[in-house]
Amino acid sequence: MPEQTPRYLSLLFDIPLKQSFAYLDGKDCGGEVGKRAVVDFGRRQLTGFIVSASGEPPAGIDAGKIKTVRRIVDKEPIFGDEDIALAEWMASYYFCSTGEALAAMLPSGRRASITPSFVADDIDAMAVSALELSAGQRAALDALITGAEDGVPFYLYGITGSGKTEVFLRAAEFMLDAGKSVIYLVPEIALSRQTSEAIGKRFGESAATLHSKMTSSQRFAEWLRIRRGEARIVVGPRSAVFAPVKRLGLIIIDEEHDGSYKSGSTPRYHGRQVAMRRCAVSGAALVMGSATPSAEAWKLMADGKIRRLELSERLSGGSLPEIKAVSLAHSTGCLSWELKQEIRATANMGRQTILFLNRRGFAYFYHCDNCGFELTCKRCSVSLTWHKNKGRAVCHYCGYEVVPPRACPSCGSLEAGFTGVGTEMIEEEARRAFPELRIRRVDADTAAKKDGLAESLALFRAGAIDLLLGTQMVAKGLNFPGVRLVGVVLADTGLHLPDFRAAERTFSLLVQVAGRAGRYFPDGKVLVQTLRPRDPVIVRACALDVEGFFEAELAQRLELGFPPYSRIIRFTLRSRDAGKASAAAHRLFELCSRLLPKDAGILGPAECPIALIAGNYRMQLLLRGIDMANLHAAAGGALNAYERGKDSAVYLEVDVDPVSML
DNA sequence: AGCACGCCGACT
DNA sequence: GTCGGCGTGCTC
Repeated sequence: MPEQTPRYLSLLFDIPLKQSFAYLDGKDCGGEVGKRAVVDFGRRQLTGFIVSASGEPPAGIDAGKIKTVRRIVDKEPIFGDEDIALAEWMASYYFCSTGEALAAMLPSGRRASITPSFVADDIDAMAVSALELSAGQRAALDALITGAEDGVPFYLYGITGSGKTEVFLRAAEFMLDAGKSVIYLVPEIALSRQTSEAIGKRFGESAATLHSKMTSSQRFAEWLRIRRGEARIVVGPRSAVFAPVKRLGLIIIDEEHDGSYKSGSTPRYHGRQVAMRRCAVSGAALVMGSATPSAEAWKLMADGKIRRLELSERLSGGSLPEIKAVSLAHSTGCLSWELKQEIRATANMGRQTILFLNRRGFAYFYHCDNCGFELTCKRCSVSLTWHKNKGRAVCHYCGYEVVPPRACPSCGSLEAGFTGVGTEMIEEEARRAFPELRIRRVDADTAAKKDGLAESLALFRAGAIDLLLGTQMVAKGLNFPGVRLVGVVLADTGLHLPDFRAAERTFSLLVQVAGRAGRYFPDGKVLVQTLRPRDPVIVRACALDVEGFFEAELAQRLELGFPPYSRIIRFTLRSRDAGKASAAAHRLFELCSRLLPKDAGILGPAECPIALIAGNYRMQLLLRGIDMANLHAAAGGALNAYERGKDSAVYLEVDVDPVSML
């Protein structure tokens, strides 16, 4: 096939520019669609993605302006037409450039996320042994296999310990045996060396892991194995949804409700959405699973758009632990009398306790009892957190630190200081109450130290620690046999965040904790401390009443017109200058209101719940409508019009289907 | 997104 | 008098 060598290459870059740029292929460079090229771009050098090639020079550009490629990076193309098509779909859906989308899809991709390394893991969930399936598991697997081809996604809904993982793995095996490939998505936090090792043991050489903590060359090596077809089952977080597998047969989304499937930076894609798209395009099956589905998934199941497969029995047959809400309303400290009693009783049995604190929210802040003054960050409007070992109050958003004033800066009262609940404070209180117990605290600070978390968990597993204290990351300790008691220190910290998903998240967290606790120590106890023991969300969480929760929650969402009964596109405008941010938001509002369809409306413009982050004032505008296609078109039109009269010093960010609204 | 050019404030 | 702020324009 003597094909004429194309001369002109069309490149896309990982910058927020929608247009492509033309370059001449160098002599013997071998520029080809799907390869990367290093080129001079303005005064800098960039790596671009070659998305088309032609013998003809592109129209409308001075031929003299066209520069020549410096070098071609790849020997073989690293993406194909279907990858470009997916990137284009992402670009149009998420309002990013195609180049940004491509960059997000590739292994060395964009800057790796800054997550602390998680080491310990739910190993036995990935058990190597092929156990006999229960009747429920068998039925679910059969349904999955028989319905795999008909394009309707599945949802494996069942409490922790009901054996979802084994069903996923069997479905994966089935696909591999049929010569297809499988992508297995897990939440960021669940990913670890142990997970990959367990998968590796089960699937051998055909397994690949794309770990966010791997070096980019390691990741690239795994990625190449996948692209060459050597690895046919891929385990990884959100970005693994782009794994370049051949003959995709199945995508599994474990813990579907998890927020880490939604990207927090451009392109702000949702792994579940991309998975649906990929499956639809390639005819692959999609199966998700969780004990606490997202409200979106719950409604899709209710509407029959997703097939629900329920695993109702616990495999081990163990009964659930007692889950009890304990009022903190009139306790002096942050550990109630009842919780202390149970900690003591547990220790007397020679067993272990885990205390959970979801530190999100405003649980811990400088407060004046006299005038109500609160100490907040000067640059961000959030409360500062007291760090005892530093002797300073720290802003969790921008890192600002200050020595907190002895007296209230506003009224001079001495009745001012830090109140609320923080891990350090609980540690101190626990040490005071139980000087004889071996207590260990784990949080982002201690886990940041190399292997800090791993070491703590190893000690805990070995029984060298009686009480483990920390945020969600100590959930990994729940599968240790010595644990009897789990205490949630303050369940409702997340409940009052200005976010319509606050209840859903709180509920989900509590049920996950309780469910996992019950799985591993059915004789155990879960105590949930709360300021509002009668709150329906808390009550239903303690009763593990998922149906009841969603019945109430969905009714409320319907009434308020929030997802899943509507779709949202969020515009965030930020500027050093509050007036400019506000003016821009109002201008965008006008543009939107002109273009919006009948079934849609605008919330705002309003300050973001966190109005100030690192010196930037933030305004938001929420477009809300029933039909995403119409809403999307209106948003696109408004964006185009907005860009034409661009405001200086105002940055606009678009989030389609936002998950976090802070 | 960067990076440079370009025109207005407090400082070696 | 300069260093340096960031507004704006451009990138084949």
